[in-house]
Amino acid sequence: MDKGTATNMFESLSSGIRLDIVRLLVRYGHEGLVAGELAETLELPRTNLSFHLKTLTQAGLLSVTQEGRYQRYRANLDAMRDLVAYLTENCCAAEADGCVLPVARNCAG
Amino acid sequence: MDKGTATNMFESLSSGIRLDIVRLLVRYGHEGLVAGELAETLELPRTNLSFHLKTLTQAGLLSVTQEGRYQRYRANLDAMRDLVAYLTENCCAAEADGCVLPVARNCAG
DNA sequence: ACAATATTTCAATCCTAATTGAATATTCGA
DNA sequence: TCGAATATTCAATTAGGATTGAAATATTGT
Repeated sequence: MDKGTATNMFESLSSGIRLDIVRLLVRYGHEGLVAGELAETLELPRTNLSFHLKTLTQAGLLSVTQEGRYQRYRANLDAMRDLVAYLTENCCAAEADGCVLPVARNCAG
Repeated sequence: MDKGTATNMFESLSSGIRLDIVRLLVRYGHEGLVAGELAETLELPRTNLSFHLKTLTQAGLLSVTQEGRYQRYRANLDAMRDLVAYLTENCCAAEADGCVLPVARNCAG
């Protein structure tokens, strides 16, 4: 992952609303949610939600597919993993210094 | 880690300059660097650097100690690990869905 | 074609971040 | 104490993100 991609993703995750969107979509996995469901769940005006969804999608953190007149959004788990890897590699590469990261578990919850 | 802390950290890492600062300081480990060394290495005006250092320190990603008239900055590796853990837990908790995160290595590399 | 639904784009406003030079502490060495 | 060095704070400007309602786009069902 290049630096620009990483900073775009970090910027996307720097908004509480967008972090909520991502966490919600991650919980829904491959099923995802359509825009209207997201707006209802998060109690956001549609235009505002649309703005944040666009930001997240452009950053690569979400994917979107059209289903008739609905837009279904899904979290991009590959991107998440890449971002975690980037953070691990670039921000924890010092001389041993007690730098032991937590081992990732499987995601059964 | 609470959501506000996480979003503050993500916002800090959303600037290319600040990401450079963090990566540089991580490489210097416990030794860290004083502000002047950072400014020279990154070729930044002192006031601008000071601004970004303050942002990073307030977000908890850096620590700073005074050494005479110098200010020595160090990356806060604990905070980095916490942020990676937050991202792993909150953004990779779906139903199995191929959600296998890379296992964190030791940081000798 | 028409009306209804779902979502985005547009335009305007507000708020906050980024950048810079000048001024202000604070510390060190002579 | 005085001058030099280090770094931050302040004030001003510029740029970009956040939010909202109205308008536009696209799809469905009749």
